[in-house]
Amino acid sequence: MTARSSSESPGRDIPEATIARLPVYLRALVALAEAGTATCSSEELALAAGVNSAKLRKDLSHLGSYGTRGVGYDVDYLRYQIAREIGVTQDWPVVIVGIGNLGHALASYSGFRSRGFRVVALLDADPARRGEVVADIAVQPFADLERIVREHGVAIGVVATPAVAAQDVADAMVEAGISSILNFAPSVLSVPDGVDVRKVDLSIELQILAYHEQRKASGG
Amino acid sequence: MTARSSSESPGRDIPEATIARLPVYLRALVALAEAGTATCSSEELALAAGVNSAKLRKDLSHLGSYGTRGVGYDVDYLRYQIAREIGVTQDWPVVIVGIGNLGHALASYSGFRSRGFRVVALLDADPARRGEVVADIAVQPFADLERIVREHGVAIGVVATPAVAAQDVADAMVEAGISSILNFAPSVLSVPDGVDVRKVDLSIELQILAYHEQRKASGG
DNA sequence: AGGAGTTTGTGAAGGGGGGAACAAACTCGA
DNA sequence: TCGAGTTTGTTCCCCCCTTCACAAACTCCT
Repeated sequence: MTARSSSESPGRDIPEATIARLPVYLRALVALAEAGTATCSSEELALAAGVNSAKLRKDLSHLGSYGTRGVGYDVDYLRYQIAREIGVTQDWPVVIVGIGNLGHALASYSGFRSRGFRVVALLDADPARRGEVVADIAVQPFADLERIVREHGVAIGVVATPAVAAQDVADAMVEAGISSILNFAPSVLSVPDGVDVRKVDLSIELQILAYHEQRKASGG
Repeated sequence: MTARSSSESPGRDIPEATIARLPVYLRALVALAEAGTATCSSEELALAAGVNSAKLRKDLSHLGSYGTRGVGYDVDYLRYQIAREIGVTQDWPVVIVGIGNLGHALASYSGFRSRGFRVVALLDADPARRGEVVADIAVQPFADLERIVREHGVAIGVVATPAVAAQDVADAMVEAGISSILNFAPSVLSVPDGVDVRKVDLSIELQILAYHEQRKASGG
């Protein structure tokens, strides 16, 4: 609330486009570290991340000056700084609602665990699924959402239900105290201010590809 | 190649940002049509699609003048026009490579079929999966990719393999004639010019949410 | 026929992001 | 210590996109 010196920390307002790329850089740095690389230039890291090196340097400059001119970036150090900036130096508890085909896949996805997230509960409204165990986690009734959120301090919820149920699930999540939602259902969620929603729509991605494909075919 | 009159068709160069929203509008229009709505204003449609109404009107204006001032848009007509523009008035054959947890979910996802895509083959390099049937489709060996692409005229491929295999799969897809790839593997694909790649990375989406969540918690 | 009300399509302004280019800063070798 | 080579951090410029605001065009009612 109080005005802060803008130079206190270099990146008090990191552009959204930069934030979306930080996880990509982090992934590339992990790969470099595992390959035994101790230092890398912006050119190398940019290549591994699939971006322009000038863009990479500008992105990193928003976090601070973590490189050394004439040398490059220390892989482990930069990796830690980015992880800290994103907030994945410690695990975030996550709940997944809707244990259909997609919910199963998400629950079993090892990438969450290794990148700072821990699935603490699987919920489904269908009583027939109760007791089913997926990836060592038992499916619990949707009605237990609020208790689980409270007990585990969950802030992030994943919606993997059919479209018709998605808004109700989101409402219940917000009510329970969740303030970030990742939505896989093909529907637009409306949530109060202060709640973030990101959507992943599989068929939309394909449709975008189809548009360009159609253009190619017709000699455009 | 030959120069065309720019007024022949209003939108010979539709902005990328607009293209990414057209599928959202299409989905909203389908929902409106199913609800029995014959006509809608830009305001209504924008609400259903979760965007600003001015943005919606500008987006649609790139396709042509399909609305009527003082009235609004004819739902069925606009729906057809958008579907035609995207290129989903007829089905696109699609192959999915990598039938793990995610591949299973994608193969079973009914949204593809209902939105202009038809999964014609499931491929996996693991011989143990051969013959397995998912969503009425038998899993075939990865080596059959080129034959299948040729026989079905496949232009779009989905990569649902682990990260280490993704680049090899993409290379084989390009070699087989595929020119649009949807990549679910957490890795950067390099492909020749003329091939489109879109990526969906589940953990990146969560990390972006985590960043904002961290900011909320620390009173930023 | 004409005016009031409604809604589309578009022009203009402002903000954000991408990329080239360069100065600052570091290493290395003599 | 000094110069050559390397690489970062930053500035500048341009383009795309978003949003506001309004004229054009349509309907409906009198």
